[in-house]
Amino acid sequence: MVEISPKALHKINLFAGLSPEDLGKIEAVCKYKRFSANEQIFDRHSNTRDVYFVILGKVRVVNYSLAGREITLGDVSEGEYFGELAALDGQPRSANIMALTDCLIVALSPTHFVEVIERHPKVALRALRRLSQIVRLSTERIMDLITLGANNRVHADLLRLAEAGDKKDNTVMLMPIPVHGDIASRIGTTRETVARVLNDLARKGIVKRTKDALVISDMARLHEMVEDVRG
Amino acid sequence: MVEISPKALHKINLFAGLSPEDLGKIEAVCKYKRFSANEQIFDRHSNTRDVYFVILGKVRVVNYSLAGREITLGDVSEGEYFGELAALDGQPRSANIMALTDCLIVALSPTHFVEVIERHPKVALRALRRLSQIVRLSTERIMDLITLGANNRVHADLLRLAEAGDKKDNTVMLMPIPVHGDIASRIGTTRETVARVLNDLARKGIVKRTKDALVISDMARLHEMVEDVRG
DNA sequence: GCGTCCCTGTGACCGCGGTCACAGACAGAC
DNA sequence: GTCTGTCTGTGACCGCGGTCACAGGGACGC
Repeated sequence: MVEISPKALHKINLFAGLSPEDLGKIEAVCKYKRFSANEQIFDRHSNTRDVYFVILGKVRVVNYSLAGREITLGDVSEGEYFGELAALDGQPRSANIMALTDCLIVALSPTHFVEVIERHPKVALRALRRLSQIVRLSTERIMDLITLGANNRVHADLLRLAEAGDKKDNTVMLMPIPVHGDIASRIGTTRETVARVLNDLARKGIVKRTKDALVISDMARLHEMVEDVRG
Repeated sequence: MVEISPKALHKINLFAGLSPEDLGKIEAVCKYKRFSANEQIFDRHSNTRDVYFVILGKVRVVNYSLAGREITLGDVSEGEYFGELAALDGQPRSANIMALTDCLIVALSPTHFVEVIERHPKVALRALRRLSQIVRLSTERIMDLITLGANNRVHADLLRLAEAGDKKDNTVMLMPIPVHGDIASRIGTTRETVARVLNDLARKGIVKRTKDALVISDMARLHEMVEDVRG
């Protein structure tokens, strides 16, 4: 495991631009926590209100249906944070958080979090922009769920993954190969459907599976397949 | 139509607690607008960035699928506002807004909006809480879309409507009678399905349709029908 | 009255995709 | 090596619910 940096909050985007003194003041009231991969960080409906900043590692925001099906709402990477909703509105947690990797995390109490926001308008604005982004992504997901069939949602998810991948005009390499079950859990379908769709795309020459990467060799065509339906 | 109040912003919750002078300053840089029922206020993807405050009337946030299907994302009533996303992040509009009734609206430019937020931490916090609420509702919707069948989503929507209705222990009166097509547009199904489900509930004695109200006579039972599936 | 809308109700059809049940591939542990 | 666990591939089945088509039924105008 990594040593605790004395100024871990430097890495947090939300606080960019704060003076070292201000950062120090915040850090002084934070609690450090470690989690191992696959550990549950907190559960939906639980009554904690702290905001968590991810210093090292990566966590996943998930919810479960009664049937036990896991639905991925999003991932939170180094430098980002989660848990603001409960801190801001005092309601119970709206989702479960699980550590994807070993994690180093600092927790800030809701009162201190609100205090920071009140004192630093730029922080408030950054928080507002982040929530705006989440709202935009959520409504896009809602639209996709309502208007697209399962296979088109796989296409759409591939395009989103491609945004983060290694682009080269019309081809993108996704590395490591995305796990079918993960895709399924994001878009609300089954891993079987994802497998069928990917093989379909492979047969059409749009994607190719190599030893350690999924290569989308015809981004344009993939784009069309979604646009044709979604508008 | 109603006369323009010289202090229309009093009605806006976001600004509650601001001094009359502050309110006056904001009002001074606002533009008043009127819209008639069914008029389009702005469209998705358009490049305006103003925040709109609803002084009188009610508007609906909608998106359309290529097939022309209308999806209701939410309604905005008197005293609330919409259009913050674009104002905050500078992206194009994420949805269409249509006037449900004749409306009186005041528009505030993004720069002024941000200025108000920077100057008044309480306003910033209220805006953050509102976005938090939207995020919570959105993720609940996403969960429902993925884990519930169409008829269970109708049940869930009825329960939500009941929250706003005229409660009396185990029975709630919804007035006016919700239009099937509106329900369908919120939950992503068809009016036919909604009609079938409602008649099903009527046959089971859970709801009753009277001349001018939809009466849910067995809230408890309706609750169970959703909980049994959703957890 | 009658005509025009908009809303509701219901039957028939059928295709998408979830479910189940395997089989195989690959990696890591030991 | 074997054993175990996780991921992938694919066929068969079948039910939910979207689509289409049509028949009322109010409400409102004139």
